[in-house]
Amino acid sequence: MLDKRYDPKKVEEGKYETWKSNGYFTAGDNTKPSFSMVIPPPNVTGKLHLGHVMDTIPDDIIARYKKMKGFDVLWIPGMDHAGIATQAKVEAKLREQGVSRYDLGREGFLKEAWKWKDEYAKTIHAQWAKIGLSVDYTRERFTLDEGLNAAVKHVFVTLYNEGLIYQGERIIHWDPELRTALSNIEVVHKDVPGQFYYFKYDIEGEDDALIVATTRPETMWGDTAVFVNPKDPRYQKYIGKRVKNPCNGEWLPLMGDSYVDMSFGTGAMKCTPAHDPNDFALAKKYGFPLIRVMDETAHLLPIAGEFAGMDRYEAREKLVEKIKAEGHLDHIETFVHSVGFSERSNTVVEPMLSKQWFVKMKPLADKVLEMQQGEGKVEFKPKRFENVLIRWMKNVEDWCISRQLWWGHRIPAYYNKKTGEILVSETEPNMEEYDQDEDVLDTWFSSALWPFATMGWPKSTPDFDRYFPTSTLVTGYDIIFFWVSRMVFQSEHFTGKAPFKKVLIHGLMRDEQGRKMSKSLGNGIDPLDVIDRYGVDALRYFITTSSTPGLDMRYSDEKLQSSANYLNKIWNATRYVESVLGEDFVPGKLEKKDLGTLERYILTRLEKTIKKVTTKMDAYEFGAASTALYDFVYDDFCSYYLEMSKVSLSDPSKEAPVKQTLYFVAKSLILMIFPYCPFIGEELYLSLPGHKDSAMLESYPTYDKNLVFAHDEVAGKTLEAMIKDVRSYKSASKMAPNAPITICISPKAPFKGIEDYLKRFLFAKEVKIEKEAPKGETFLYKSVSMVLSLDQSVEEIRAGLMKEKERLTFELARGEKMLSNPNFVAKAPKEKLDIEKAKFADNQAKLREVLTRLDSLN
RNA sequence: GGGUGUUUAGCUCAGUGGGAGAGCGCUUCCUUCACACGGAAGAGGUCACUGGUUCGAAACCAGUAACACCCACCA
Repeated sequence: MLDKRYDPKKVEEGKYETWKSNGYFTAGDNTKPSFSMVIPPPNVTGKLHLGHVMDTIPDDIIARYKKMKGFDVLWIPGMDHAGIATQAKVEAKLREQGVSRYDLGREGFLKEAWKWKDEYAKTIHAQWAKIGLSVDYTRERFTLDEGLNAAVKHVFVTLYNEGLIYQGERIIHWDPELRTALSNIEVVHKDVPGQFYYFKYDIEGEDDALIVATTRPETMWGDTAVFVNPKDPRYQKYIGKRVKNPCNGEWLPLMGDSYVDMSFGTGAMKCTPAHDPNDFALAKKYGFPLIRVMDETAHLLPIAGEFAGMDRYEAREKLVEKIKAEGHLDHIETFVHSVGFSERSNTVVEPMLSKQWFVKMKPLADKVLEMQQGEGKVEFKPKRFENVLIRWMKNVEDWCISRQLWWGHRIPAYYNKKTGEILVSETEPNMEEYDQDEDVLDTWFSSALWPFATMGWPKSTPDFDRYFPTSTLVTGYDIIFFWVSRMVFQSEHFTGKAPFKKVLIHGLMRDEQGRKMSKSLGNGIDPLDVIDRYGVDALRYFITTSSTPGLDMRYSDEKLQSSANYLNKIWNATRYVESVLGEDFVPGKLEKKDLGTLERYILTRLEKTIKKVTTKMDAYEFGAASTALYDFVYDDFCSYYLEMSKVSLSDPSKEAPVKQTLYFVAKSLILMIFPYCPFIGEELYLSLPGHKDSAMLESYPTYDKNLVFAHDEVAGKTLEAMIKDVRSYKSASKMAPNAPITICISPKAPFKGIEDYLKRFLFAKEVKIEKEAPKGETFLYKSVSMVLSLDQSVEEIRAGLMKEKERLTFELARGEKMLSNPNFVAKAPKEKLDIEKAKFADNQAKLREVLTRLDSLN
């Protein structure tokens, strides 16, 4: 017997270990159709947060559902080495011990990083177990394992040989704290208040000075020219003269170029080719030298003279002071401008000239765009996110893939020690003759290969043949650019196929006030805390059911509580069923002929629910699926059938079919909730008689039209309505709920034996079934009426009937309006027309009944 | 500058061409043997606004407003 209360902690204990050790998570049954997914690999940077939970719980629900639907489900788990993020964490840890990565050297540092990885992998495993992920551990991978490394090398070398990877000197985003290059999308732009410095540049041979505005005084040593728009009447006359750089007194050419926006600042712009991408482009055009001013830590180089060695901000401040002292500062304006921050270190990135490796994106992106036009396209849910991908692919820039880090896949490029000649190769050359490139690859370079490299690619393996492409990917909209887009183009290029057929995009979890969760706000929520308070099943239920795909959701204690309450409801309903079934119950077949009206009613409702839930599950609409089940559980089962069954069971002749029905319904709903809430689902399933070893071995309930009884459904609904009407009536008339009444049903009861139910639930002294009902408070249903005898005066009865007449008249007017509209009759679908016609006829009959009764009062 | 999303009950959100829904909160009543983490009965809404399409619009289209997000630019 189950306990009186659902205790999540007790229920969760031990189940995961049992599933895992029994091999329920392991794929490989070739007799079944395959269904495959890969986990979005969490970073080995720390504990799981709600973001991972949001990625993986829908995955798990899909995996468990598909398994119960008869698929051979492969769900590959794994983790991401997360290059920059992890290296930053390991460095921070070392720093606490007073050690820098340079003290340890490459080898020593990597040893530390692997230790870190092993430690956090343990934590992540424990958390996967905690939230119940049914992943296939026999196939677990890591983005930095040998197989992935081989795949990465193969991809790099192939793209290089195809001319799609190249080395180039360009302006890139530089993180001066982590001392590495970044790709465009690793830079987060934020609007911040800043200063706009207006400096006076003396003009050669003129008394006049040119005012040039800049936000970056500290780069002025790298200036090679000053530009104005050639159409600018203010400055036209000076073009071709020289102006004096107030930072070091050097003469710079004043040039005209239409790039300059006359309305911005003073309309005069300094050109710093090595520290600004636009200036770099101008420098290329005019053949200016590229003068670097800062080193890799954003400290000034010797070119800055007395300022050399200063940090960029200190230098800015000191330089402005100096220029001001020399009388060349015009004024300073404060304004808000957009500044790029490193996604990982949150320091201001420095646009810097640097030699890096790039992926030539245009040809790869074009192929993706072409693929999305055809049959093999990736289908997004919600659809609109496909446009996010397409727009990005259309405007994509070359991808800077080299990182000046140690933790990652080292670039398979080798330089001949003598000749300097480059060799790009999957196999290592004689290292006495060669030096390997020091850099590693962007972490997303390996993540991009995840769906196929985890299956053994580039080797042709049985797993790859059977499970690739994967069926579905679940991820957040915030990493479409980072991950989804890159998987798509790499997969298209190397396998000729999209890596997954569908992508289910979810939103982000926000805090209860609707704010983004962030470290700086300290409003992050630890999933383990939530699990501790409400249980993991409530968390799983909340996360997948109280949001719409693609939209952000708010964390809500209230909703977690109500999820837990729902599970408690199912728990107690099951408990009731078991108490009814008793020890010696044996599950049997439901025999149509034995089933009473109410059994047929609840089975009909159940089958309709199964149909709806299945449709919604297949469409990955978990909110809608769960609502359908929820309504069934509360309204049809617990509030109605379960209560009615108490009456039925007092009749020994009904006992057997009622028990079979209760068992069948309870088992079905437990199996339907199971993919969402596997812990309580398993506990309840195992507490039922005649169970298998696990709910994981069961099939998902399937719609059975032999258990749909339209007529009995109507009869059951009529009884339900009768009870509700009388209760409402009593409440509205200030009668006690248990006030005794007499009920008369005419001309014919909706089903045999209805008296017992009415007596029990309405406190009726007597229920009469007669051709002609007496005068009294009247309720009308389809082909039957119910009259309460309440010792009412004629006036009261008349008032009740008048109210009903008024209502019916209104209804008839509505129907009349519709049905007499020739356009409606001609254009509305036939079903709708039939419904309205039937309703109209029904209301007419009811009105006649009311009028007859009113007549008889006189 | 370009794009996307949101706007529905006091709050948080579902719904999506055919009579406005849920959870929580609120009112009244109920410890009756599955559950007080409960039950019963209620109150509460010009579905942001303006036009249009349609027999019929909360839903489709166009526009407006507010809020949020993404991308690009910013000397």
